[in-house]
Amino acid sequence: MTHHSQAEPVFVADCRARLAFDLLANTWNAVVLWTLRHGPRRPVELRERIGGIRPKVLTETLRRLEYNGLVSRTSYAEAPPRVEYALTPLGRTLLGPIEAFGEWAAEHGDEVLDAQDRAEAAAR
Amino acid sequence: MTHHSQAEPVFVADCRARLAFDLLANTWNAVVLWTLRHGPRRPVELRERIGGIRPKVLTETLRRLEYNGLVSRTSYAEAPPRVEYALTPLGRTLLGPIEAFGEWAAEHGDEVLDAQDRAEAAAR
DNA sequence: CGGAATCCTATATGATACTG
DNA sequence: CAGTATCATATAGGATTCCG
Repeated sequence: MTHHSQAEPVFVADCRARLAFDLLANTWNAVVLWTLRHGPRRPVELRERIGGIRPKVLTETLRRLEYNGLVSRTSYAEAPPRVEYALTPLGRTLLGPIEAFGEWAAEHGDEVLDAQDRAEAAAR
Repeated sequence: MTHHSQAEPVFVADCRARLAFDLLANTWNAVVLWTLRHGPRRPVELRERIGGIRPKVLTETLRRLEYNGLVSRTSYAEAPPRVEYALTPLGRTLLGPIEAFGEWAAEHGDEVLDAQDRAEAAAR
C-alpha cells in the first residue's frame, strides 16, 4: 500500500455517484423515466406525451434504460402488435431523485433563464 | 383556441424540468458542481480531485456552469496567475438534488451493475 | 404499430501543442 | 498556472425509408 497525502480523486472515490450521473447524462433518459411514472406505456403513447422525440431515439433510450435495469419491456402476441414499457422496482426508486430536480426547476428555473439572458447580454 | 382531448406533451408542459435535466445532461457538470460543494477551488485542484478530466474539457464545463449562473469565476492579479471557481447561491441550491442522486447511487448502484451484467450475459 | 436500417449532422470529449 | 488553438474521434441525436 502506498501512502497518500493527497485525497483520492472523486472520479475514483465517488464512482457510484458517477454511475448515477451517467444514467441521466443524456437528453432523454430522465424524461422517459418520468413519463413512465404513472404506469406502463406503449411507445406511441410515450412519443405523444413527450413530443419531439424521434422513434429511433425513443427506442435507443428504452434500450439503454432496459440495459441498466430501470425499465422492462413486455410484448403481447396480438395484431396489430402491442408492446408496453414499465418502470422496474429499481427504476421506481429513481423517481424520488428525479422529482427533486423537477421541484428544483419549478423553484429556480427562472433564475437559470435570467442568468442565461445576462450572459448573452454581457457577450454582446 | 382549439380543443384538446389529448394531454399536452410533457416536453412542453414540463419544460422547466427539461431545463433542469439538461443542466445535468452531460458527463461533467454534476461532477464539477459536486467537487465545488466545500468551497472555492482552483482549476488545478478540480483536476486533481476529479481525475481523468482534460483541462480543455474542464474549462468548457466551467464556462457552461457560469453561463447558467451556477458557478462564479474570480481571478487574482498575481504571478503565477490564480483563478478560483465557486458555487453561486443558485448553484448551491442544486447540491440537494445532486446529493439525492449520490445517495441513490450508494443504495442502488450495485443493482444497476448487476442489471448490466445480466444484460451482457443475455446478449451472449 | 413497433422497430430496424440507413444516412447525416452536431456536439461532447479526448489528445497535443502552444501562449500569456 | 490558466487558458486557447487545433486536431481527431466517438456518440447522440435527427430525418427518412422500409419490413413483419
